[in-house]
Amino acid sequence: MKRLVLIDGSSYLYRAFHALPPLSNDAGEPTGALFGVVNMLRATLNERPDYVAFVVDAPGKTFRDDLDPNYKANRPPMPDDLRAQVLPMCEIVEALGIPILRIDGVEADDVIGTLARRANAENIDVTISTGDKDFAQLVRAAEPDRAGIVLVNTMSGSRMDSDEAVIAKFGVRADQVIDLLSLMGDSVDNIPGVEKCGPKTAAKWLGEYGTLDGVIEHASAIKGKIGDNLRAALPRLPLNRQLATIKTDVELERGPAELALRERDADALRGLYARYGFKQALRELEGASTANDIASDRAGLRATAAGHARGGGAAEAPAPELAAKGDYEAVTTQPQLDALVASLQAVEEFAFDSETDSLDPMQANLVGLSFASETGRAVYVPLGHDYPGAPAQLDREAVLAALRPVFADPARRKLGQHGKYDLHVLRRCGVEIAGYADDTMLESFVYNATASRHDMDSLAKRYLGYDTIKYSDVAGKGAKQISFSQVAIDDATKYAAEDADVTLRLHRVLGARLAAEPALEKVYREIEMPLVPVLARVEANGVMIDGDELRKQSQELGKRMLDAQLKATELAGRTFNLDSPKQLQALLFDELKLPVLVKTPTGQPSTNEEALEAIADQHELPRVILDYRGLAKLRSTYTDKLPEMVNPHTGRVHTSYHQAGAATGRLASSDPNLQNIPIRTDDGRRIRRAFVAPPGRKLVACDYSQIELRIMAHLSQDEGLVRAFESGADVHRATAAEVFGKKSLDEVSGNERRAAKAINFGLMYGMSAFGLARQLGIGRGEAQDYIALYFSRYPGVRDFMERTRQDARDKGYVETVFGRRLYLDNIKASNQGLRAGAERAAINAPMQGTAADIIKRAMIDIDGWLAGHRERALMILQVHDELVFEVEDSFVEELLAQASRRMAGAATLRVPLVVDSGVGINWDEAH
DNA sequence: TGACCATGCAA
DNA sequence: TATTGCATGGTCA
Repeated sequence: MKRLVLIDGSSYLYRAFHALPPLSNDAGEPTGALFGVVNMLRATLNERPDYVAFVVDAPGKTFRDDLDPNYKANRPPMPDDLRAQVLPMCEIVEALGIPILRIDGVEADDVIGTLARRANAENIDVTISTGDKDFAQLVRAAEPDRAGIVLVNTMSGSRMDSDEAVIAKFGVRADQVIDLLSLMGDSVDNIPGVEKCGPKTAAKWLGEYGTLDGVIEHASAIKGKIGDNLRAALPRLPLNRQLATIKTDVELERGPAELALRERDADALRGLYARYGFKQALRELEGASTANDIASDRAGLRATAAGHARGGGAAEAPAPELAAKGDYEAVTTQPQLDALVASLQAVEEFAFDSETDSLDPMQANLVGLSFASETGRAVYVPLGHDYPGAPAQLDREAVLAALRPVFADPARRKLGQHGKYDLHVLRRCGVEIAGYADDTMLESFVYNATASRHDMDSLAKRYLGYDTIKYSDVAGKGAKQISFSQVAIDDATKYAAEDADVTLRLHRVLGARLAAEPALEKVYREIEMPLVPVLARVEANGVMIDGDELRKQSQELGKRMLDAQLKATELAGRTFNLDSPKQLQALLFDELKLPVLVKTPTGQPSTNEEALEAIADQHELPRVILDYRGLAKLRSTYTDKLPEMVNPHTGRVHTSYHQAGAATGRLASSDPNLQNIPIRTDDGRRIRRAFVAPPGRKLVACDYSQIELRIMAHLSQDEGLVRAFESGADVHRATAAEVFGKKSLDEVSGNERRAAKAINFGLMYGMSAFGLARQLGIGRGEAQDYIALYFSRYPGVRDFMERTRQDARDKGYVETVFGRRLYLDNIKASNQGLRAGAERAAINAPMQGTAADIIKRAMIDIDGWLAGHRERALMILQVHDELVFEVEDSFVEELLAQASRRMAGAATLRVPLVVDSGVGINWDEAH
């Protein structure tokens, strides 16, 4: 299939001018923008397009000026330094043999749009090279035998080649981009949009209503200030749509097929490059024309790229050197690759690391791989560096094919740092890893969960006394951060090879330390390491979400929020931001003079739920705020956000589990957190109905009943508590009967059971009489009596608590049933608050941590069994004491039996482990 | 833009 | 003066 590249010349010239330093040649002529454009053009031509055009704006009015006299009215005149570079640029473009298009009365955008559509219709693949995001409206995914339209921005390295890519960038499909731009407006072109409506808001509205017309139709339903802004902007929006639409039907003299690349004029180019001081381009010209010095040519390109990718670096001056601290080398030739593979096959273990362009392992693209098998030496294999002028790299597929047997060989031990990430990335490239044997993050976590963070930079500092190159050193940070694929290969090599090297060196230290602590070694070897591939699978499986259902709920919640808001405004007598605790505090406590009964940790009057409940009998407003808060929480955190988290490749939501997240050994979940999906209220519960099974499948949820209390019974060996669990009775009711002296469970009142439950839970968190009193809304003395009574009935529990505190003081740590250790740095602190906090943590950690160990063991066991049934059942969620599976209908019974049995058998305690389960077409039903 | 605070969701 | 987490919107430097 033929390919056409359309270059948005004006856009590049402006952007290069502003992105690059004000360089000049020996004669003092400005060259910065020129330099950027020339590099971009060379990179473009290196890809040998069949047709190409360099499109620039012509002077004069266009149809947009007629539509809106203010269009582009506030655009400043072109700076002189930039104007001076326009002519030389055109000369260079001409000399390169690229056709220049400049059509009177037609903007470059419309020329490009027209050519793109025509070429696409003629089944020519189109690449639009521009820095202007508006072109996303033209993107069209290629299909087999069907040309597509791709948008690339070589300055930022971004690429949009499908609706998914457009969604990732803008949150809307390509066909919604015009509507998005219409809502946002464009300050550069002086198009006023909806005030305060940025890309997020616009995308949200379009997600709800589909099109601009849909948004206009529902404008009255949008609440708040932003809704007013929208309504104010309504008359303007149709005009914005016309302005934002790139025309695709302009009359042109030349069609796509008449844009063939001409022979370049080497003599003219040589003169121009020399005049403007483009030494590397000049060298490339000479090198290619004589074709006898490939190596130096490549070196030249690399130096150019380094200067370019860093943006601020002087054009031809080398970038400031990153200090390479070991013998680090880039692998870019076949002989080097052969040597690497041979060396990996010759060793028993090696460290590896992957570099990518995203933190999300379910979306990241592989940019390079690094390896180290002896300390102080490492190599980096760049695979996807695609900045302008990037040197030739080995073919990605060929490299992966060569490495696949090494990764798949379980006898060759692989080491990593947070290897679960790399497992995902490589799996998505078709490389499965067997023999993932050690992970320095987990070694550190098991060795001492609280001594340091477990990222590589912290570990290197702590255990090696070594300062690593930081990611921000090579890629920048904040808004200016570039993708790793844009990092110069020399810099990338130092950074990436160091990662592998440091991983190996850390393992030498941490592996030895763990080996000296057999109990910890066991936790690491038998629980944490085997769990890595299990978690990777759970994450990759993901969960199916009914996005339409959630969007429907969002709309409904929005309506109810609006009602609450109106009522609140009425009650307050003025408008205020219901989301602002500060404004609310001023209103309630200063203006309405309601009493301050609760304060925040910083001493401010609190407006939290407890505080509002306490004053709800004195004024109607607190109740309305509480209602509003409940709705707003559900909408902002769940119903609005979850649909946005659907992975465009898989159509499912993939959380990340942090294995070294919680010091107690629990997992933590993020992006999104699927461990805090509401369940306690009816409105909240509805959200769980949007976690669904596909047709022909069911969700199965299995959860441990009272696991932490059972662990407390086991650890304390308290006869009464053990008996309660052995009898199979409702443990809170049994506790109430004991504490309140009832002869039979039937005599326990609801209130007594509630009190007993509060005591049971409170004890596990190290709660005091004060806390219990507050929880139950009773006097402190009464609470103290309950606790005393409890301890007299369950003396084993009291002894266990005291023993645990003493243990913590003596040893400085507490441990779980399986030997996981938690150090408590503050247990001997002189600060009484810190010490009390450490004591509470000491009491809680063995129970929470043992529960975490148990469910981890169950997950490993169940995953092993599921290996033979991957088509029929998937483990998809873990929520501390619960596992959720997605199961084929015909396999539900089998899975229920196996999962329950394996969970219950994951530990043998003094009391039985009981597993409850449920089945349904959604998570609510299954629970 | 980043950091912090207040708030609230889960086990 | 109740454990462990994560995400939100507001606010401020």
